Amino acid sequence: MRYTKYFIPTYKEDPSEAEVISHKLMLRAGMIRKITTGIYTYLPLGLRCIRKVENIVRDEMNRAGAIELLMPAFQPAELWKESGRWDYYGKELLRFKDRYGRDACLGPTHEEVITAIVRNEIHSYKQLPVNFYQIQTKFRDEIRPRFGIMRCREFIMKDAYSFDADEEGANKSYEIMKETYHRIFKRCGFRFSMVEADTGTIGGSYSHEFMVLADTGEDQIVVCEKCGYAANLEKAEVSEIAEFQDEPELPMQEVDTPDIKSIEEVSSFLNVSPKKLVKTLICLVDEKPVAALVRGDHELNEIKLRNLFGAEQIRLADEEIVQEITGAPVGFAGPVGLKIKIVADHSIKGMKNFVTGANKKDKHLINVNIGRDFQVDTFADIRFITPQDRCPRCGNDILFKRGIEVGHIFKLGTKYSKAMNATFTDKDGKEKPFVMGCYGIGIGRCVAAAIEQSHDENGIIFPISIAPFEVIVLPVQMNDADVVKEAEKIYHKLLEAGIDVIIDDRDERAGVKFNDADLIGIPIRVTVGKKALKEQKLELKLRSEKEKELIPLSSVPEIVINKVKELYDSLK
RNA sequence: CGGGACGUAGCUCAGUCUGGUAGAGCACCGCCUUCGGGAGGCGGGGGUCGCAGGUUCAAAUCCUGUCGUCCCGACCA
Repeated sequence: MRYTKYFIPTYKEDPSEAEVISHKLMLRAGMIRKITTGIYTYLPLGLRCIRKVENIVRDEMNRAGAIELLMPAFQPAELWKESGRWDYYGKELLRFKDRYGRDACLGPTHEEVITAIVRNEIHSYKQLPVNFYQIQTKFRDEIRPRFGIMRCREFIMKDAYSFDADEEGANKSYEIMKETYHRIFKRCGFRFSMVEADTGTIGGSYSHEFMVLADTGEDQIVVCEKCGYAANLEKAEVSEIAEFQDEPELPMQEVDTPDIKSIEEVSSFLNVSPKKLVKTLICLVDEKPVAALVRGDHELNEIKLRNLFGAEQIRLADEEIVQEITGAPVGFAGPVGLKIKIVADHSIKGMKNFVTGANKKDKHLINVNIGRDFQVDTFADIRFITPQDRCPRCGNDILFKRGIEVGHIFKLGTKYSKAMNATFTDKDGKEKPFVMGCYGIGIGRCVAAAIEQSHDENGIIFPISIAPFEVIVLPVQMNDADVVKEAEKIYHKLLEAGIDVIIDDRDERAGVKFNDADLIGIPIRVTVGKKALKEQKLELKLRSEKEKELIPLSSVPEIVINKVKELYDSLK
C-alpha cells in the first residue's frame, strides 16, 4: 500500500470527545470516527485491524471444527416471544415496527435465530455435535455507550452456538471453545485472564469471561495467584467464614439517632465500628419485597440475591415502598418486627449485639441479636467480596484487578431449546432438546483492548497480528532520487514476499512521517535515509523498542521477513 | 433517569463574567526557503458563534426553552 493512495487522517491533538487512551488513539490514528453516540465508522486503517482480528478468530474457530454462517441482523419479534426474551431483554433491545406494523428488532445476539434454524434442519443425534458461528454486526441500545468502540451500540461480534445431544457432549464443546479462546487471545497478543462470570440476560447454567488486563477496564475481577481462582467481582464467591463473637447478649435498646441515616453517620454518631452495624436493604425480587441483611462495611450483591431466588428482576425498593414496609423513611430499616422474608449474609450469622434501624424515624436499635430479637429465613452469600476476604477455594490472599471483557462463553443447557421446542431424535428413539452453549467475542473491543494494553506517549504499539500493516518503509528524503529508488525497491520486494507493507511516499518532513508511523503503531519500521544509504545500510526499528539497528542493504528483504516471522512466533 | 461540564473555522481552544466590527494555533490552497522526530516566511480561502424564542438601539456574550456531546452515578451485561 502507498500512503499517498491510502487514507489515514491523523490528528496531532487529543480530540475533546475522548477520555480513555484507546479511544483517543483510535481517533488520532484515523481508525474510527463517530457518527452519533455509540455509533462509529471504521475508517480504512481501523477496518484493517478489525479484519486482522476477524481472521484470527475465523482461523481458530474453523480449526476447532465450528462452521461459519451469517444470520440476519433483522429479527422478527415472534422468535423473541418464543424464548421469552421479548419482555425480559428491556430497552437495550433495539426494537421497531416494519411497514405492516409487525414488531421486529435488530439482533443484539442470536440464540433465537440459530435455535430456529437448527430445530428445522437438524433432527438426529447423528448430526451432532455441531457448532455454528458468524462474524456480524450486533445492535445493543446501551444506556450509556462510552470509551469509543469499547462500549458502543453497533459493533462487530463473533458469536458461536454449539448443539449437543447431552450434557457430557455440551461440556466437551464448552471445553473446546475455552481452549480455542485461549489460542485466539494469545495470538492477539493479550495479557488476559479467564474468570468465572454471571450469565446475565443470556441465561444458562455457568459461564466464563475472558478479560484483557488493563487498569482502565470496566470490569473488576478477583484473582488468587496461589490456586488460580479468578472471577468477575459480581460472581466472586465469598467463603462462609463464621466469626462467632463471644460475648453475652445484652438487652436490646432503642436509641435516638436524629437524622442519622447512613452507615458512616450511624457509626460515628454511636461511636461503633461499621462492623457492628447490620444494613437492612429492602429489595423487590420479581416485585416481591425481601429484606437483605449485610454487615455495615459490606455491599449487597444484587446479582447473587437474584440468583438465590432464581428471579428475573431485582431492584432496591424506592422510598414509598420502604416507608410502607418498614413504617419509616429510608435509613431506619431494621429486621426486628419486619413481616417480610429476611435473607442474611453469612457474615451476619456470628454477630452479637449489633446495631440496626428501628423501623421508626430517627431511631436505631442497639444490642440486637439473631434468634432472640428476630429470625432469619435464609443465610446465604449475598455480598460482594472485599480485599479483606480470602480466596473461596484455597483460603489465600486475593487480588483485585481490572479487565476488559473481550470474550464470554456460556453453558446454556436447554434454556432455549426447551423454550423454542428445538429437539432431535436420540439413539434411543426419544425426542430430546438440544443442549446448547454460546460463545461471543467482541471484535472491535479486541482492537481497543490491544491499544489500551499497549501504547506509549507516541501512540499505539500494536502486536503484529492485529496491526494494520506489518511493516512501514519510510524514505526520509523524498527529494533524493537514490533514497526514493531504494525505498521503492525494498517496498516491492516485501510486497512480493507477501508482507503486509506500506510505504510512506508522502512528500513530508521526516518528523511528520516518524510521528505518524509511531502513532498508528506499525510494528516494524524500515527507514531509508541518505546517510546510511551511502554505506549501503538501512535502519530497522521495532515500534516496541527504543533501539534502532543498521542492517546491510543486501540483506533486505530477508532480515525484515525474519523479523516479521519472529514477531508472529512470539505470539504463539 | 439523577448529578456535573461543555457546544465559537476541519481539529484544539480564546473571547461570554463586564453586550458594541468574530479571533489564535494547527490543518487547507498558492509561491519561496527548508528537509532524520509534528519547519519558516509571504499571501489566501473557510464560521447563520448548536437551534428556537425573548430582553436591548445593539446579543457569541444576558434570560427562557430545546437539541447535542462528554464525565460520574443509577440502570443494563
